[in-house]
Amino acid sequence: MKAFLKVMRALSDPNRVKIIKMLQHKVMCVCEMQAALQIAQPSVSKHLKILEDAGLVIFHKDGMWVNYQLADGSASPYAASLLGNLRHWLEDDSEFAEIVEKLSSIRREDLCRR
Amino acid sequence: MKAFLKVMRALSDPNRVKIIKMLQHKVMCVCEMQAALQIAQPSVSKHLKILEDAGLVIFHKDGMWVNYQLADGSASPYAASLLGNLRHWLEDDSEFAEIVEKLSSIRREDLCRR
DNA sequence: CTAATATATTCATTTATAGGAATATAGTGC
DNA sequence: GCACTATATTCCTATAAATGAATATATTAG
Repeated sequence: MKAFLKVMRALSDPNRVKIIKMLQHKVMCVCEMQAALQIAQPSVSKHLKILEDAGLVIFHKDGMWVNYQLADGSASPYAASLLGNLRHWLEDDSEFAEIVEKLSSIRREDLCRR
Repeated sequence: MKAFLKVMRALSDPNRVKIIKMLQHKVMCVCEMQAALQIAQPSVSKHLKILEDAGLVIFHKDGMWVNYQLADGSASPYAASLLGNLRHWLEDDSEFAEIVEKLSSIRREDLCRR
């Protein structure tokens, strides 16, 4: 029950759904998502933690960067099912189309200077 | 997007998920659900409204009674999918097993005297 | 019409959630 | 070690959601 509710709650926020839809297109670091969503960095981190706790995303550290990607669903059957559905759900939604458009122009080399 | 979020939010509350699981077993009126969930009647009505708004349940008035049942999913593809999954999901959850046990002993003839 | 019953709505209060600002942590390069 | 950068955590505030009490609506019985 708790695992199911976690997935439902995780997907009850528009910014978190946007994160899922973005990750369907590419692996992203926090600052890239921040640029796409136009919200503060700590907010992005908090959303990602909720998504991770629900078994919807995983991350791999790469030096200073933390790369997030969609989970394979092995952590939660509910997450697995919803992630599958979200591959085709909301595809024609204008809110997402806009953000996905932006994605190609959001490159971490431009955002994170080293 | 809004329709999807409505379904996710509707299924983010344990009492509402319990209502869905109960309705898998039989059509119920408000006072029967109130007895099963042991919460106040206005709370049940409010939960039902949220579920109905999400396209998860429908109701038919029968005199003084309002009979609620699961929706067929035609109002929302998201609701349709989740209702399908919830037929087998959470079946072995002890919280639900308990309530479903109670169901056979909850009869509106005993609850609503006329 | 009035009385009684099942359900819905409103209101006030509490509790949870999202957001930003400031701060902390961790990794890199010197 | 220090400075710098990417991310995480804490704290505070504002907004949303859940709950119970009281009230309103609708239907039936008389």
